[in-house]
Amino acid sequence: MGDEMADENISDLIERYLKQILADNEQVKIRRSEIAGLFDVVPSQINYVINTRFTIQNGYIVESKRGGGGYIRIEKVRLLDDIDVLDSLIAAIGNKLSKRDSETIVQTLYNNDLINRREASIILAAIDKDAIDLNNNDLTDIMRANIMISILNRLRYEG
Amino acid sequence: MGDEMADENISDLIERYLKQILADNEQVKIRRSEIAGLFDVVPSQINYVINTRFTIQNGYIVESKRGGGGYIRIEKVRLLDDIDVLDSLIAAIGNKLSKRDSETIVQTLYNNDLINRREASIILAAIDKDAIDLNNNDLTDIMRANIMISILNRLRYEG
DNA sequence: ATAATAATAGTCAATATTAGTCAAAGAATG
DNA sequence: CATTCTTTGACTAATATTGACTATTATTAT
Repeated sequence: MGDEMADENISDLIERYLKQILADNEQVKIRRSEIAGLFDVVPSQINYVINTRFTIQNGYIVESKRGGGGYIRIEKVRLLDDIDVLDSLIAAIGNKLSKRDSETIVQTLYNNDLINRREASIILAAIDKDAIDLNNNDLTDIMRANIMISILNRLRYEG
Repeated sequence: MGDEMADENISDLIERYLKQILADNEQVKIRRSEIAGLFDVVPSQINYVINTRFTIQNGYIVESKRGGGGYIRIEKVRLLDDIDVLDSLIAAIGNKLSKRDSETIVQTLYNNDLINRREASIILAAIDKDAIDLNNNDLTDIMRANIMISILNRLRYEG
């Protein structure tokens, strides 16, 4: 049928709808069930759209609240230019991260002017061995990796 | 539907109303049933708002009196110096720390100029639910407490 | 003074109102 | 066919709202 790219699935439509709003606004705040109703899908499909299309890699951060007056808010953030450092660090971490490697990473961040001394100190405190100790070396390394990745993802954008 | 977000829940509205008064005054003294009537909610919702949004961790102390002429007074507390803020926050954490309380603590650090916005968001990334998830809510809260205490202790001598 | 009553605020559990997770089924793609 | 992406829905989790019952203090009556 037709000419253009007429065959979008519903998730693509929802994505387009939200990004249209975000073209004019820094953020969009929705009620999940409302959007689901608008496109006649189950509410959890909104989560699917958000998880697959509004990630931090794409420059969006998402926060939400449940209960009465609950919402989902999608916010556009300005990604930094030299994000490849972060990408490669995250890729290098993988599943587990030793204390020694974590210190190397913090040093790399500092050398690349992605963090200052004080921020480095805060990060090191967050992954301190005693803080995240789990009586299990493997688990501790997994926890350290998770925390470090979460922080690295935060460093993708400014503000 | 973009930036403009009108749909807060009533508890948020009540919170905002009270904090608006507290912006100009050291304290606010209310009659519970009056505020409840103003927002058309049951009186006990005022307690809910106070218990969830005006805790000591957030820098408020609340006292009240029952009987004729009874009242609830919310007072902004001014902590003496940085070390006191950190000490009292650490003391308040104890063993476990919920996501909500952790956000309050970070807000308090920011309000007291102990951290800036960027440091706040790094800390929040470090204790993010997904990062420290352990498939066990209690364990997650313990982990969050440990990390937060480690960071607070670091801030003590980090100046 | 003491007791009864009125006028407050507090507690707690039930219910309501949202959003999140996860895995299975279905559809599209190569 | 195999694989990946989309759609669905049952179950879970978090937060807000409500109301019945309790506790405390002040006021009034005896």
